[in-house]
Amino acid sequence: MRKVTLRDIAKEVGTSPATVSKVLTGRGDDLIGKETREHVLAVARKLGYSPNLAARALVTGRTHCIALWAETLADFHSIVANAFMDQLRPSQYEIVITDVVKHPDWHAYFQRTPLWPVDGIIALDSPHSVRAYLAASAGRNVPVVSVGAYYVTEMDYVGVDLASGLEAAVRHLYEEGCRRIAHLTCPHGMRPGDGRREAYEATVREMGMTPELLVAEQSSREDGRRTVLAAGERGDLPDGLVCFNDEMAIGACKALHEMGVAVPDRVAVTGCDGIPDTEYFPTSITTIVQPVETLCRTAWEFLRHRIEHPDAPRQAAILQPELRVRGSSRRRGAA
Amino acid sequence: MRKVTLRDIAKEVGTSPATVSKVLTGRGDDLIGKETREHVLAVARKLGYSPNLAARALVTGRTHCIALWAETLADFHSIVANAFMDQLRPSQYEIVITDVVKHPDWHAYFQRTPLWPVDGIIALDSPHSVRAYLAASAGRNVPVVSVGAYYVTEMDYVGVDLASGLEAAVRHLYEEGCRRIAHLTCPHGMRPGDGRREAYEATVREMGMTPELLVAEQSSREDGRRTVLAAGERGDLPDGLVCFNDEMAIGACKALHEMGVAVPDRVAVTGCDGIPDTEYFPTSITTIVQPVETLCRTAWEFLRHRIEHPDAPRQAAILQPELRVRGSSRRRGAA
DNA sequence: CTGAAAGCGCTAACAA
DNA sequence: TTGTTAGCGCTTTCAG
Repeated sequence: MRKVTLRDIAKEVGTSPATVSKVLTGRGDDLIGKETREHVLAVARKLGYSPNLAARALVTGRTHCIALWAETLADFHSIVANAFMDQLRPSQYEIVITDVVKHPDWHAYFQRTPLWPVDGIIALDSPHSVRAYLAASAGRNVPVVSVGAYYVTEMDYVGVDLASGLEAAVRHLYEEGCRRIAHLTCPHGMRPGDGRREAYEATVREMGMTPELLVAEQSSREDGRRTVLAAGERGDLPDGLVCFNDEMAIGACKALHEMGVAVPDRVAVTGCDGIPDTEYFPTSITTIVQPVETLCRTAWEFLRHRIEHPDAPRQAAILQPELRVRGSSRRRGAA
Repeated sequence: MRKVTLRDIAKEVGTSPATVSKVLTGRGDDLIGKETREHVLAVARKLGYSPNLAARALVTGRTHCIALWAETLADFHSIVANAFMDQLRPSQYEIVITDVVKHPDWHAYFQRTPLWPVDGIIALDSPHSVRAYLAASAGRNVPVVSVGAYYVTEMDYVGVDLASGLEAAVRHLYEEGCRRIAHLTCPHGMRPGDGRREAYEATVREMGMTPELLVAEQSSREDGRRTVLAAGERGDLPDGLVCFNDEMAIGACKALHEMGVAVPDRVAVTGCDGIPDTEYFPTSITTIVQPVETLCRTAWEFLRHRIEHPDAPRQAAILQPELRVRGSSRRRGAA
């Protein structure tokens, strides 16, 4: 049972493939006879025809696929991926998810592994891949929108200004009475130029305190938990803890709970990203909520526009996150 | 700056496209002269060549794309998607994520929307889409592996026997002293034939108790929370709560905490799926852990095999989940 | 309004 | 060892 092609339909209808194509793509709604059109449509349905998109892509140069690049789909990124799917659903585009960075030798990645041809790329928190791609793809022409807390400004981008969120978190903890505010982070956050850590350090200094970094091995819950446990065992806990992300904040809260340390009274905690988990803990966790829906909507608008107007001027947006104060840092007032 | 093609390379090297193709696909490693080969390789690199996969797919009939079908990428499904990506990473395949079911008129979906051509499909908890697809694609030939708690047995499948997990959960709660064990579920779980609910009912009856269903509007945390709050306000709480999934269990715990009801002493709670969140609550949540890694590995093995051997006999596996007892249901012994 | 012809970029026989 | 030819399934001028 071979796949049904345009030619099969044409043969059965007694017309040419060209005509069938025009009918089926709708490009001939006003220049193909009503009778022929309906006949074609009927036969197409009867035969269960569906077009070979690879063939179509070959001639049109459009695949109607959009790639979402991310390092992983875990945690916060899965939320973004979901929102992105919501954005694309009404469109004619499909989503190809590619995990770029994790590839062991991603420097050579784009030269070796031929990625699936897409009409556009949304690169989520993966500036390195984007740069590598740009360098490797001099001749290619696929538009990229760089998106997230880590973005690239050499192209269209939708950034999230987490630095301002971190600053707000530090100020908030200060107002709640914290006088020794530490930052629980990971090697990633320690890299030079990391907006979160730098904003933390700057704000803390500005307020007359000394930056204090707790650096875990990675940024998972377990890493956060272990690092805070270790600090507790050293008898060296701060009274405020601004975390790199929600995962680490959750781990930190777990550790504090295990040690019998009161949250927020002894140690106040804030997370970052706004994953739903933070809301559902018995002591809900204060966090910096990323504007995911706006992010995805804007990115998709930019990308759409860029696909249609390759030479349009650069599109850029910086989105502000929102500090959502909850139980893990609120010392006065209602629970 | 046009895209570089095989012909460009051939021209520059002074050979034919066929030869270049052979070199670049490695299909000529032993039948192309070393000199030519190296020359081709050098020029390809210099020109920044990367193949047009649509063209290749058109002639080979292989796209090297695998589709992951899911209703959503939220919660548990994002974990599976991640594991699936881990499986495919070493392979040459890319992942196309398609959210099939949510499409408003998915009955007609497969006839209208031409899905991207893939070499195989992994359908996660989406039996309806699979059936619709099979019905609509009589002539097509793309292998599908049905996967998850809701699977289809007319094809290759890797199922997870959540029913046995639910049974274990009920027995466990009974052993912990619960004598009025309710099931917190959603309309989805109420559909006839739903393994979880049926296993719950059967086990409860078998143990001499009466099934008691708390049906929320959907299966989210908030739905779980609201439903349990309502039950509490009616003064009608059971002493054991077996939940449809972890999301609802988390919501339930939240509600109980808000009402000042002790977990597990007054109400013991179990979830289902094994999402990491359950572990990190101050009172960690007992759950039925799905064997995600095995699931993905097996599914990928099946699919690979099917792609290479379309006529191989049906491949099928039923995986057992594991009840992981934690704080939310353990009344005796250590925390 | 419809069909013939050309070709998208690549691979796979088959010849040379 | 290499080149020639044909064609994957589709769209797109351009004639009719």
